[in-house]
Amino acid sequence: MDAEADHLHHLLLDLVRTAEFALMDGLLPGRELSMSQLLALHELDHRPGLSQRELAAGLGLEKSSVSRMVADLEANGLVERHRDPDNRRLYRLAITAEGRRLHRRAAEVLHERYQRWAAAMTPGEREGLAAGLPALLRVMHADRHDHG
Amino acid sequence: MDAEADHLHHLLLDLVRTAEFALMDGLLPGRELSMSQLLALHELDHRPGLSQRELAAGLGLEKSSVSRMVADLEANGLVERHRDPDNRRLYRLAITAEGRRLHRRAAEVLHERYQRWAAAMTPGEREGLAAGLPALLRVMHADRHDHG
DNA sequence: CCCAATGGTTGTATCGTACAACTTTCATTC
DNA sequence: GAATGAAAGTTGTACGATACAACCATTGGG
Repeated sequence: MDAEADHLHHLLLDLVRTAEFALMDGLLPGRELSMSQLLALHELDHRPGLSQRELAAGLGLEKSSVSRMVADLEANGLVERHRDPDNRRLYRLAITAEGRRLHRRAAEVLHERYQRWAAAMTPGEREGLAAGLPALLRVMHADRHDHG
Repeated sequence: MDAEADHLHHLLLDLVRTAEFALMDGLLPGRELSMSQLLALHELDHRPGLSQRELAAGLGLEKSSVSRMVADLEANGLVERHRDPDNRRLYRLAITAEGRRLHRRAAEVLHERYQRWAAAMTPGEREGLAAGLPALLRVMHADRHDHG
């Protein structure tokens, strides 16, 4: 079980490092987008009208980080910020057409990538991953809410 | 399939962010270790006598980054560096007893954590993950060697 | 009206990393 | 055996992503 723990240890750490490269590397050639920025676009594509505070909560980032990140996205024409007329303290964030186009492109590239990976797996592995990966995320999220 | 691509997109990005927190957060209280440092300890625990260049290759880091990181580990008594007598250009890196102890502790904490997660999954999800996760890593690594 | 709370911004610091230039050591070749 | 070039490592410097703290602007309740 010592060996088992060690193997797991390796697997999980390796996952984080490798996955980050595998996903972000060469995604969207010509556009430099950080992972957080991509996640922000994803969030805003799904839930338009978020405030920066809400976005920060969704991304697990500090509001000051989000402030700068969103300013950058806005400067690049990917999101828009409009003060809420009913409460001029906060912004209502919206993804632009350009931002949506970019987000869609990223999703497609990732999809192609995943299909390339899936082709190198056995059907059992593919199915296992399809069941196990969402489950892992589910429990990690739950755990984070309970503890940390 | 657009929805499918979008879902996948979300899943994979979420994985990287969430996993990093889930793994590193609160691991080894009292000791501040970065993920790369932990991976270095893991590597050196398994393959003692690595040079910094080899370690850099294993971690996917630049040699200058490894130079500083290993110097830091050495200053904290977790690894030792001895010039190879047969080739005094390179170091032979070795994990210390303290480093090994720490590495083992990290593995144990991760193992406990994983068991907590596993307890919140169905048997099918657990088995799926056990088959799918190593497969995913395998193909991502292979892909990285093939392409960029 | 004032005051506390809320949303956002700005100043500053840190960490992990890369790249480029450099030093030391070694190997090859003439 | 001296010169040249490659290899391992170090150091200077820069950058990106982040956090924290202090601040400004707006709001709503006593």
